[in-house]
Amino acid sequence: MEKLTFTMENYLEAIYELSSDGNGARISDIAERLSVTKASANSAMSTLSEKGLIINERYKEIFLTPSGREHAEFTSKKHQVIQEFFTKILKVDAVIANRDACAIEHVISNDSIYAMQEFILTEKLNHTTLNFRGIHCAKPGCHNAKRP
Amino acid sequence: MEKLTFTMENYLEAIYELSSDGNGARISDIAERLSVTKASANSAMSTLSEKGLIINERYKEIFLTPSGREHAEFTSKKHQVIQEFFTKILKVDAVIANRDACAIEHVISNDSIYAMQEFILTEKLNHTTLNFRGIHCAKPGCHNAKRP
DNA sequence: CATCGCAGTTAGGGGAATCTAACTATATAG
DNA sequence: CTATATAGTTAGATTCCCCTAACTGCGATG
Repeated sequence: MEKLTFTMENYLEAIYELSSDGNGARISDIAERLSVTKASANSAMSTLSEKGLIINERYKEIFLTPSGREHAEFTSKKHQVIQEFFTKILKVDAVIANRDACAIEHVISNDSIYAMQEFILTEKLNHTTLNFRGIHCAKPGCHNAKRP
Repeated sequence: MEKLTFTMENYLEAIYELSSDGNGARISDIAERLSVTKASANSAMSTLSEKGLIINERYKEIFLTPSGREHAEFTSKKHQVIQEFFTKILKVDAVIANRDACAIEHVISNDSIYAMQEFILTEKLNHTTLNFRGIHCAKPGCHNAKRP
């Protein structure tokens, strides 16, 4: 997978999220989502196009290539894991968790993402087990926890 | 507190960690620690100096101002919390946790840092309580957990 | 079918951070 | 005390990403 700057990773992710099946993304929407001008978004498209991550015909909608989609999906997945970890485990506000995820997704290691994912899974299992046995779970973040 | 780029935050942190009581930091050491050239480090010093975060006399050691120290301490503290959370709670390898902390410290919200800190504290309390009662703690990361 | 508005494009410029290469200052070893 | 190594500085170029301003293409509406 091609190495990308954080900025380009963000553009790619935006295209991914703005494309619905069959339809591509539009420059204006990408620019708005990332809070940059159309000129900036447009110039970023050239970069992504050169790297073979998107198909960008003049005045047409923008489509991801398979390679671009793969990359975008990976980034998006990382975002999702961080978001879930921060809200469900750390009990951070959803809006803030989203902002943090948006930044952290570009710099965090695969190992740490994997660890977060595992942690979430284990947490869920423990809930089930403990509740089934009728025991109060004292884990931070457990809905069945005893609170003062 | 003055708003800084991530890069400048890193320089400031490096100076903080390279200064031992009474002694300042040297350009060469800063450059080496951040894996940049002396020229780059030197030019960064002008920026930090203009912002009143360091004292930088030509050919002399570099010292933090109170404001610079405050900023550096805050960044360093964030680093420390992330590092501890990733290693102790998520069980991520120390070297990787350190790399991740180095990047995340510049982008994470205060809310999330606070949540991590709280989580670590709660975790410790639960250990003590559960162990005192002679109950097996099943939390991931608990040294007394039953493992298959 | 002319035109008007919006989407997209291009040109040009600026700031941040990096580099190399060449320079100057400082300090130490003989 | 001089020679030389090491530390620090400066100049100039490059890359990345952003901006504004001005332009072009396209399509809907009268």
